[in-house]
Amino acid sequence: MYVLVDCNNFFVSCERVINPRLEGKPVVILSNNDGCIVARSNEVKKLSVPMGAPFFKWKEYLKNHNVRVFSSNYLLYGDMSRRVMETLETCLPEVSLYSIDEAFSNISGVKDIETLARETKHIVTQWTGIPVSIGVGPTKTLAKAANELAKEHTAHNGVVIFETAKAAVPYFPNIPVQDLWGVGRAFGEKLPRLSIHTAEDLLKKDDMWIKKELGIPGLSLVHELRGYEQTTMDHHRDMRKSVIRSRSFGTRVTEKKDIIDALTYFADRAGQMLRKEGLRTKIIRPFFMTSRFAPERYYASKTIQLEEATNDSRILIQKAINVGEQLFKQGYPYAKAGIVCTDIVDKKHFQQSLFSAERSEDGRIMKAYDAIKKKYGPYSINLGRTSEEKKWHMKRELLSTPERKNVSSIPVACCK
DNA sequence: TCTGGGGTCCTAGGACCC
DNA sequence: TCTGGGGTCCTAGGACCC
Repeated sequence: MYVLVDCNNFFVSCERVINPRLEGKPVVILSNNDGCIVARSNEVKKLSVPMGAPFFKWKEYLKNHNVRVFSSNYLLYGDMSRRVMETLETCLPEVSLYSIDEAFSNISGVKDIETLARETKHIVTQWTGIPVSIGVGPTKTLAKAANELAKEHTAHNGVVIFETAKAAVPYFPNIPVQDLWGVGRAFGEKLPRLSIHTAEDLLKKDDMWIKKELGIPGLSLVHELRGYEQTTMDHHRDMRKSVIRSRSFGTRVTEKKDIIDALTYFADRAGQMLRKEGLRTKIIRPFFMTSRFAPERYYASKTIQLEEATNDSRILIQKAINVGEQLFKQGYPYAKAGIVCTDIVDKKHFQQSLFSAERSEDGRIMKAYDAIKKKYGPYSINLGRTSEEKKWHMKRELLSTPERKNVSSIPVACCK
């Protein structure tokens, strides 16, 4: 039996914890670069502003409806997330994080599920100020569906429990397929064309048909809704498989030196991340590209197999710069750059080759580099040529609080 | 003018081998 | 004249998630 605890309108709720005057007001939070709308308060959802909508298209509309707009502040959300997860661990057994605002718990064996769920909801809201919804079901997908219902219908007071898979069946005619976990935009558009509109319609189809139309992930989804647990839905991961560092630019970039500068920055960031987690990468793919909405698109990338696994920023930077030098073409307005590291190995499994080019002092240099950044700030020291003025730096014009503000010093307004 | 970032998994198609 | 077929590996792209 699984519990899924999901924070309601998480980013908006975080902003409300530090500014209670936003309570009851329409609020949206924007993605990096103030590009898309990634969180909406209930008041905004009622105005039919879609999730993921480009901000510039809705700016006027939001203004006319007095919607408060904020850039995302991940330092704040990360801190609030930690508080919520720590609280959950005091309420529930075997808590596993699923995302910044969701966690599963395995409650097999618990007798009084209803009381446990209601108490958890109450305690989290009281201790952290973040409202949550709770769904319970015999599989994760059913818990997720229960959670959706809990969120949508106020009559449930934020908690829906499916004791068995059978108990969920009466709800299926009223669940649109698009609301199911695993049905995204593409399948959400395709299924209605095949006369599948609700969860009930989908469950009437046989396995062969599902597999053909939705592939293996679709089959797992349907099995889980029928109450059969699928290991593929088990999202707890032993080790990450990739590291990506990339960003859209604040403005379009046309010059080679700026592309090289950005690639240098992201390669360094990826190296920092790998070192922080004690990992190394063996395959990297630096890339830079025009906007996907540009009339003439150019996507430049190259997969590079490294001679040996590394987390040395200097090596990653050198390779990334080479790609920039080789693939840069004059005349395109570039919108984004980054680096993807795959084939990740951890310290334990890393065997240095006998003919390794890595010298013993290399690790110490990187360690010192990380230590200086930690002590004196991320801009205190840099590798390679990084221009003073970063033209491509992202836009965040609507931050609620200065990002450096220490969040743990912010009192929680909702504790009574 | 302005359309996120960081992940995972699956699939289709090409290259290559026997 | 008359084009094999199956397995594997790799990569790019597409689907999904939050």
